[in-house]
Amino acid sequence: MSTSEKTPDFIRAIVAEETASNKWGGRVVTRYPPEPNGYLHIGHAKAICLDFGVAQEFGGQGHLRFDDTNPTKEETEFVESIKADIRWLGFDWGEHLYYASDYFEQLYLWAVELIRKGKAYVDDLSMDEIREHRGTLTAPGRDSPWRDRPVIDNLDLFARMRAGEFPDGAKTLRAKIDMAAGNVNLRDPVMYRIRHASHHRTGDAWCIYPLYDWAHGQSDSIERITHSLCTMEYEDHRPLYDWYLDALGIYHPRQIEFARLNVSHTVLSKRKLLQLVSEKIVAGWDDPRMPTLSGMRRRGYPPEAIRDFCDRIGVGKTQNLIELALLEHCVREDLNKRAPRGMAVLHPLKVVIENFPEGKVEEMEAVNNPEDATMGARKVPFARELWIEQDDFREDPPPKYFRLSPGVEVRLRYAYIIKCTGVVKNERGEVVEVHCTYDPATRGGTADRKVKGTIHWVSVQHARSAEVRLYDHLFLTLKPDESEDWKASVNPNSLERLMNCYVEPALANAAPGERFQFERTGYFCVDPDTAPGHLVFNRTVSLRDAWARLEKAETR
RNA sequence: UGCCUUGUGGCGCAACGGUAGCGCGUCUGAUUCUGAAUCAGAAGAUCGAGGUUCAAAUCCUCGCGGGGCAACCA
Repeated sequence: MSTSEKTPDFIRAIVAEETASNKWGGRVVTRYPPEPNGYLHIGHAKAICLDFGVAQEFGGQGHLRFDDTNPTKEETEFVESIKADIRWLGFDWGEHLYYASDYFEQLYLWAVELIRKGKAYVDDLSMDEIREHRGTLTAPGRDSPWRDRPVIDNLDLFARMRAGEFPDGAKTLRAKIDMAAGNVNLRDPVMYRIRHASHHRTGDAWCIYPLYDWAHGQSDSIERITHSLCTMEYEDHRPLYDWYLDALGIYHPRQIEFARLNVSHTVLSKRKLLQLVSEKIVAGWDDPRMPTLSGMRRRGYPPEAIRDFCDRIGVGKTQNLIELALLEHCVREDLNKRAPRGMAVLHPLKVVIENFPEGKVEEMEAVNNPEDATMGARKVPFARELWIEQDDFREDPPPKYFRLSPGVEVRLRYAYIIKCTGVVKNERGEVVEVHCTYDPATRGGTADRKVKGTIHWVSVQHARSAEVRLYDHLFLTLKPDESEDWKASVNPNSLERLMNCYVEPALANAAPGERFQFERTGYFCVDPDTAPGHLVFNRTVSLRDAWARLEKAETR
C-alpha cells in the first residue's frame, strides 16, 4: 500500500520510462548475480529486493545467476546457502537459475572473435609487469610489447592457453583498448588468466578462466537481461561493459548502478564478517548478532520485515548510513501484529501471596494477541507462589515508579491486584522474596479499580525453566568500519545468556523458529539449540521501553 | 594532482522553475490490565558565493565537501 503511493526511485523511474517507450519490446528482465564465496547479508538483501522486486512489479522475470568465474574462491556450500537465503527472503527465480560457468564455451568463442577483429591479444607480461605498465590514477600506462602480436599468433597462443600448455600466470588474454585512458578499467583489461584449478561445477574442463568484466556483461547478454543493476563500485566498469558488448555487436542490456547499503553498529564487508567468524568473535555465520540473513533468521527477524526495511530505505546513489533503529522498527511492527503473546520472567524474584490458599490453582484467561482477535486465548495457571521480574519490585521506589513496592498495589496481568506487605532478605540484605496479599474481587477482567502498574508473572509450580539469550548491538560505535582498529569497538556485552528464566507452561512445546512476544520485555524466537527439557529463546528485539528512557534521562 | 559520482532536518528518501513533504529517531500530551501498541501534537533542513528568472532545492558559473577506481577478485 505504501509502495503504490511512493514516488518511484530513480531505477524504477528509468524502467518505467523505457517500458513506456517500448525500448525492450515489453520485457523487463533483471538478475541477481552473487559470487558463491560467502554468506548473504542485509546489504545483499537490498540488492535482491531491488532486482527481483523490479522484475515482479513490471511483470518481468528475475534471474539468479552465480558469478562463478574464480575457481579458487568459490564453493558449492555457498551456492546452496545463497539459494536458501533468497527463498527465505521470499523471492523465486522460477526456471531461471544460471551459472556464468555455463557460458564458458560461448565466452571462449567470443574471445576468439575479438582476437580475429584485432581487439584482443595474448600478453606474456607477468602480473607485476602488467601492473607496472598500467600506470597510475594520474599517469597514463604504457603499451605491452606484445600488444601488436599478429592475429594468427594470438589465435594460436590462446588455443594453447586453453589446451593447458602454459603454467599459471604465464600469459593472459587482454582486450586492446587504450593504455592512456583516464578510466583505468579501459587500460587493456585482462580477459582471461591461466589457473590450473578445478572448478566447483566444471571440474578440470578448463584451465583458463574469464574475469568478471569479460564474463558479466556477456552473461547478461546471453540471458537477454534488460536492466543489469549493480552497486556504485561498478560504475567505472560500465564503459568496459559497454565496450565488450559493442565490440561483439551483441544484445546490449543497460547497466545501472545504485549505492550499497550501510547499517549503523555493524559491518557489512565479507572480509570482516569472515574475520568475526574465524576469530570466534561470534559463534558462526548464523550467530544472531550477525547481519547475515542466516543470523537474522536465527535471531527471529521475519523476512517480511526485512523486505519492508529494504522498501523503506529507498534506492539512491549517495553514500548512506541507515540506522539500525529503522530495521528494528520494521521488525517490531511486523511482529506486533503476528507474534502470539506469552509471559516469561527473565530475572526471577519470588512472590508469595499470603492470603491465597496453599495448593490452590486457578486458570486465568489470557489473550494471545490483542492486535488480532482471531488468535484466540489461552489459560495460564495461577497459584500462591509466583515469579516476577526483579525490575518490577523496588523496596525504595524512585518517583514515577508504577510497579510493586512496600504498601503499593499493582495488577498481575490477567490476574489479581496485589499489595506488597513485606519482604524477606538474605544475609547480604538482598530481597529474596516479596510478600503480598491479593484482592479476590479483582480477578482478571472483573474489577475496574485503577492501579498504576501491571506486571507479568509465572506460577512457580507450573513454570518451565528456559535459557534466554539477550543480544545487543555487535558494535558500540555507529560506523565501526571507519576505524582502522574496527574490532576494538566490538560490544563486549552483545550477548548475555540468562540460564535461569521461567516461562509459562504454554510455551513448553514451542518449536525452533517460533516467535513470541514476551509481554513487557520483547520479541523472542526459539533457537535451534532447544532440546527436550531445555528451551532456548533468542531475543529478537526488545519492546520500546518508556520507563527505561525515563530512568536513563533521570540518571543523566 | 587523472576518471567517475554525489551534496535537502539527527538518519534515510521525496519535491524535476511555483507554499520544502514523508518515514525512522527525538520530545510533549491522550489512552491503556503490556511504561507495548494506538492516537494527537512539537522541535528540527536545501554545502557556500555569485548569477538567470516575477519566482531557484531545482537552471548556469565558480568554490568547498563526501564516496569510488590503479587483483591475472567480484
